[in-house]
Amino acid sequence: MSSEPTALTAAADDLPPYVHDALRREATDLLVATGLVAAGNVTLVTPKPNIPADLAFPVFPAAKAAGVNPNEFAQKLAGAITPREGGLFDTVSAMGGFVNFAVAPDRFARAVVEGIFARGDAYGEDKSVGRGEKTVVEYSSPNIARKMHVGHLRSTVIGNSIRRILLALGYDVIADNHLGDWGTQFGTLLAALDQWKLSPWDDPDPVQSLVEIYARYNNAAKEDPALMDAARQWFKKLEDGDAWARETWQKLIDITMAEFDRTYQRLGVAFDTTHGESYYEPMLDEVVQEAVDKGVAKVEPDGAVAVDFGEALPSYLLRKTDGATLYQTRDVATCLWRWREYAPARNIYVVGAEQKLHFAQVFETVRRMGYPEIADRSVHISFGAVTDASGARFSMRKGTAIFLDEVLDEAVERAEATMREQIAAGRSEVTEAEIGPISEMLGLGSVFYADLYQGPERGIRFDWDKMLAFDGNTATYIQYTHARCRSILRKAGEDAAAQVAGADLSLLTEPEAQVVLKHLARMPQAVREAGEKFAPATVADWTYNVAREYARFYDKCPVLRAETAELRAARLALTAAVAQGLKNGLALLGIGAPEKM
RNA sequence: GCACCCGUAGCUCAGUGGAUAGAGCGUCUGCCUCCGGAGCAGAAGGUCGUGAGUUCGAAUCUCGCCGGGUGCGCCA
Repeated sequence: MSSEPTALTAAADDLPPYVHDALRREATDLLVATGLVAAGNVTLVTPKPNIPADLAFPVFPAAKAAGVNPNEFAQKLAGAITPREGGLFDTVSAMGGFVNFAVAPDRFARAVVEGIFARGDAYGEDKSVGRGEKTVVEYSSPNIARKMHVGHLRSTVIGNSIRRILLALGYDVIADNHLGDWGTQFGTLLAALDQWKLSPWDDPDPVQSLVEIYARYNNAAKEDPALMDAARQWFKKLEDGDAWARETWQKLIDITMAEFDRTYQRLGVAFDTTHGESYYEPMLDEVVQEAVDKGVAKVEPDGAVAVDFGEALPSYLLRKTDGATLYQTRDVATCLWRWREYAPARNIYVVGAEQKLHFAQVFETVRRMGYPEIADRSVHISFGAVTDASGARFSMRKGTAIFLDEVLDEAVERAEATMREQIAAGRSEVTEAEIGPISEMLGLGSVFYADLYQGPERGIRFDWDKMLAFDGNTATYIQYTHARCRSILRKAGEDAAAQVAGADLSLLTEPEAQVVLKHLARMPQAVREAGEKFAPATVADWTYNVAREYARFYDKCPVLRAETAELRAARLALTAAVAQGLKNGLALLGIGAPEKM
């Protein structure tokens, strides 16, 4: 089992195993002890909610191998098992080819809640999965001299969450922002600045000025093809090291990065390296030469250098006829550089689905160049495009793009408006001074969650009302549940922590409490699965489910007004465990958990 | 034309070999003298695009077909 604790972690923290893992081990041990089934043949499944059991063993394959009736085999197995004294399970039964294991509610409750308290903010983490293996995660990667828009949000938000999940799993993550800071687009800007003698540096919004200049030049070039030639020439000059070109290009980067850095700070998104495409520029000649020398690429009569994969994939260019390089060249260089620099266990690209072929070509190229290791370890996490209400893609040129700041500001405004309504209705504890920061947390949460709650492959049809909704499966609902938990704990009194610490957790046997506990116990599994599949949605789904089950419990079982002081303490402890779980789950998504809202 | 992705409730999506396919939104009906109603309970709503196949068992795996999207050499 991959989840086997290692000597390394055991020595590091000395914590009890996760309940989820303990249950599986206990069930497997009980089955194997019958002598009727081998450990290697035990595959356990989680029963559907309508089945009165917590873990199940489908006997069909084993029964078939033994040539016996599944139903009878299950009966025989269940009959041969006696639950361990003081173990997590207290009943084992057979039902239509399944051996069902049901937990002892009191012991289960204690194990789950104590496990959460023991780990605190680290609940859900499992450093033994990654064991410090280096993993490169490339995400966000906006273009210099452009504004970030809703399209960049997906890569940024998904990549940020993948980084956090991999860190929780003990990987040594290198988060890289692969800036678009090289290419013909800079030739275009240099040509425009040169031709029109512009100096946008001191404009009130210099990046906006650059976006406009770029559009203006491209429009003009449609009428006058000579302008396009000038743009290509300027890029060539930039590559060749022309002093003015280099100096101006650096200024473009500086003013754009000043703006991007503000945005990343607001989003709470971080990187370990910000190697733009230009970083690899000095390596390009060598990479192209190596590809040619190894017979992977061929120089064509017109001077262009192309890679031909035969039937496997469409061919593509590594060098243009004018000698300049392309995006593909730089990505091949990037992939090889990462291999030489880090030899990572994984090299992950969080980039839109429209670049699937591109990455397939890049990975296949490095494979054929003699680096199968990095090709095998590279993975493109692709996501569908964001489109407008009619299904059309947002276009910077047509002016239909929605900029990132617009989205964030609108989200925060809506959160604030709702909060003010709640305050006016006497349903919120938020004070005037707290409205600003909490609205920010809620607004950003909505925007993040809209990109994380579903699998990435599907496209997203942009819809303000849907993205910024705050009921049902939304970040707001989860944050709200967290705030309610914290509110209850505040109202429990000064000594709430002592009450929780002294609670008799075995009292949490009501069905509503048990359902909450079962969901809480699954967090480690959800995080591991999210890490394996690079799928933050798995964590989002877990977090939402915990919030929903707690809301049901909350409605049915009073905490502060529980029948007895003992029960009150136990329910307070469950509330504290839920608050901790929700906070940890949201943190993995890059979303904050407010104390009140 | 070829390749890849998607097709599950009116809408947006979970669910990748196990038991009666689940949520949210929307619609309809209930629940505030009681811990925060941004909430809770209930109802209606499904031939899992379609046709074969593999399997004790298929929304899930294989093949064909239909529909939608994306990509396929000098942009990134």
